[in-house]
This record gives sequence, C-alpha cells and structure tokens, in this order.
Amino acid sequence: MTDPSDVTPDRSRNRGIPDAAVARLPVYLRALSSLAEVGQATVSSEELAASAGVNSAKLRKDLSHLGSYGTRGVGYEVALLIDSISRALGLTQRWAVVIVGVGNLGHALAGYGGFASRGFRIAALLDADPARVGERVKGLTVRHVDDLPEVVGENGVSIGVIATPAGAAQDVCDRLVRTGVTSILNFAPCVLTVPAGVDVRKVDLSIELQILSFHERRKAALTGLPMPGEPAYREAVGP
Amino acid sequence: MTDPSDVTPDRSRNRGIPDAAVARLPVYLRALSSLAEVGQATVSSEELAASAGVNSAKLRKDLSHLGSYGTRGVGYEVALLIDSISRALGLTQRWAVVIVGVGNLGHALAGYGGFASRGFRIAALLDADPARVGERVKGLTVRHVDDLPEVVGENGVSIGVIATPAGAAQDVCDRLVRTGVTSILNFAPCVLTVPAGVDVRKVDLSIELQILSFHERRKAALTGLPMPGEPAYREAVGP
DNA sequence: ATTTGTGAAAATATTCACAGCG
DNA sequence: CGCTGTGAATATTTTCACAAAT
Repeated sequence: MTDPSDVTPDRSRNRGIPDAAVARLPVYLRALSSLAEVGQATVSSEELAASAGVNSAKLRKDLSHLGSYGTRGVGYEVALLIDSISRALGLTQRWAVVIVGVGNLGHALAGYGGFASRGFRIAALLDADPARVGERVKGLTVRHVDDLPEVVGENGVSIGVIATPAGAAQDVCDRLVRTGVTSILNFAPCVLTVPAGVDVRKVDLSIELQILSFHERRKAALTGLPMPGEPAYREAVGP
Repeated sequence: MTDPSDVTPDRSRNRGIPDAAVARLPVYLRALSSLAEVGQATVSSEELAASAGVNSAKLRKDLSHLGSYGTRGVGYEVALLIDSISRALGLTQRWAVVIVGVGNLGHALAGYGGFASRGFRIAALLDADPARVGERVKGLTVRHVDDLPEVVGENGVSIGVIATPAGAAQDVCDRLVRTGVTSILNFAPCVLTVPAGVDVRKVDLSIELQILSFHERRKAALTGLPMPGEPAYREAVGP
C-alpha cells in the first residue's frame, strides 16, 4: 500500500485476468475468510474448490492468473491467498460508495452488512424526493441528489449504486458519470448507457426469477408431469 | 434437416437454448414490453438490440433458438415476439414463490413490483424468528418457516427465495428442497449444496461491488493516477 | 506421495459476413 | 433494396491430464 510502484514482477506478465475468473475471486475470498476464522492455515485446491462450489481445475487455473501462491504437494497458505486475492481485487483500499434511491431496496442496501465487511464505505444516501431528504437511515442523513458533485468530490467516491425506479435510473447514471463516478451497480430494471471507461454491472431480481422459470418449465417438460399451479397437478401428484 | 447422422446442430434434439441466450431473453422481453406500451408494432433486430444493450447479431442468434419469428426485410412483430419469448421462459403460467427471511432484504423483495408484473405471485413470507411471525408485510402475514410444507403444498410453489443470513441459508435450502421446491434464488452470501435436479441462482451484492472494485483498480493503474481515497489523489486531481 | 501449475483439448459463446427471402 | 437467419470464423471458458515441484 505504501509503495506506489508495481512491486510484483509476476503481474506484469499478465495482460489481465479473464472476466470469468475475476467474477469468481470474491467467492474464493469468502470461502478463505471462513477458513481463516476457523484457524485453518493451509488448504488444497480440492477443498477450497468444494467450499466455493467449483471444480478444482477451474480454481487452480483462476488462481494461476494471480501468480504462483501455492505449494505443490501441500496446497495454498490461507492468509497469503487472502492477501493475494484482495490485492488483485483492489480491496486493499476502502472504496467509498454512494447509494442513490432510498426506497425499499435502498434501505435494505444501506443496512446490508456485507458492504462494510468487505471494505466498502457508504459515503452517502441520496434521493430525488425532497420528502425523503433529511431522513436518518442507518446513521446517515439522506441528502438530495443535487448534492452529488459535492458528496462525490469530498469523499473520493468512484462507485455508485442505483436503487431508483427504472424511469429515473438513466438520469441518475448520467449525473454520477458527470461527477466522475466510473463504476456503477444498477438495481433498476433497465439498460443504462454510459461512455467508454465506465463499468456497469446490473442486478435484476425479476430476471433471475425468469431464468429459474425457464428451468422449471424445462424440468416439468422432461418429467412429462403437469406443473404446479395447473389443474391436473393436484390429481397427478397428490396434496 | 431431420437427418439423424453424427454431426447435427438440431436444436430441438440438443440441450435446447444455450444458457447465455436464456439469460438474455428476459432483457429482450423487457425491451419489447416498453415498445408494446408505446404501441410499436414491429421492430428490427438493430433497434431491439440497441434497447437491450447487445449487438444485433447476438440478438438474432438468440432469437433463432426460439424458431423463426421475424420477417426478412421488415423485422419482428412485437406482440408475436413477446408471446414467443414468454412461452420459452415458461411465463405463460403464474409461478408461486415463497420468500424465506423477512429482514431488510426480505421486506424489499416483498415490496418489489417487478415480481408481480412479470407473473410471479408471492404465496407467502416466512421467517424462523417467532417475533416476526404474524407481522403484516405488504398485505401478507409472515408465517413460521415450519409451515413450509403446508404453504408449498397448498400453493404449488416451485420457486423459493432465500433472504436469510448466511448461517441459516443451507438449512432453509434443505427444507425447501424437502418440500419439493426445485428452483432457488439465493441472496445469502454463501454457497448452497443441492441435489441434482434443483437449480440455484445466486445474487450477491457484495460480490458485484468487488468485481467493480477490480475494474476500478485496473482503470486507475492504467491512467497512472492515484486512486480516490488515497492521500495523493486530492493533490493530483483537485477537489 | 501429493498437489500445484499449465499446455492442449473440448465445450461454449460471440462476432462476422453474406446468402436468401420478402 | 433491407433485414433476417445462419454457417463459418473467432474468442472465451472449461475441463482434462500429466509433468514438475516439494
């Protein structure tokens, strides 16, 4: 942290970690944290892979992108691997985050412990509704969305969370981008347009359910059974 | 086309629609709904792709898995495509869903309009905490998680949403599976183990932030600028 | 003895580019 | 024409399987 230059010679070899691997690193990190809490010092790829719900070849390949941190015949040192993954994910610093939209979901996000525990600090909650401004939520006072430039500048915010209705999301997104936010997590059910250099990730609850619906239907078709909710179901399966 | 020889790219005999395509169908559906609301009758792959945030070749390839529903030289009939995607996703029926865990997030989920509007009916809210049982949330009375078998049986529930703390999630998952639920949406930050035939999708808020953190760090390294939150930042960028 | 790290193979996913149809 | 549908080409991701390391 105190050394601003690239200390590890291994990383310069890599042009970048594949997206699919990056998306799994946080899962490994969580599994490793559990192991560390229990006091386990080393872990094999087989064991860690099992806790993370992936197969061990994939885990080893993913970790290989970080450099060599395992010992053949032994496994990985838990503390070292936690450090290595944290560094790769940029979690050695505490990112400041703003949440825009303090409805149901915004409240839930503000109260979600997993943010703080992973090194994210909620710098501010903002809302466009004047009626909500001033409200105290989880120890923070809701500010007006017009204060964004101020809030972002003062706190060095680079990540914004959008928890507004779909209709407001693109406007909020534009405002965030204008103030210099370059990463956005979007909970609004809509597609956001952003300039190059800005990353957007989306979480859409109803999309997840629709994907499950697809698989439900496929499973039902496979068994040839009528589906729950259909009249014939009760008769075929019983109560 | 119906040639049964070795190399057959026949979709109806193959494993069906590719996962990556299935995951995008709900996005197309949302975009199409907007078009239908505005009264637009047909749409080109180019236009629909733009609204969905993908490129048009991918859109056409995805839709081709549903069969041929476009007209060359014209585009797709909006109503027909909505119908076709809805059918593929199994949204022609109204799925009953239970939400287990009525904390902050459970409340938010119960109040989320996107479920109902996409044809999902919340059959019940359940919680293990006796203090929460009986509470009214969004027109539903919270029931005890022990009532699961009853609730699932009565309502033909096949999708369960887990919004409990991580420590309780696997137990809740086991209970859901035991009562016959075969699709689970997990908001708890942990890996669930389920028997074959049960589908699990997970939504992990902190994982999404960590992925953004990775990209933030990468961007910062690229520009050579110190990062927001670091002491040198204010001096380099200004307030 | 084990278990990592990794080329090579296989499986998936995306994009290109154009034939073919309206 | 313009636009879809799709083979072929490319890129990415996963899995295999084993040499290398301790």
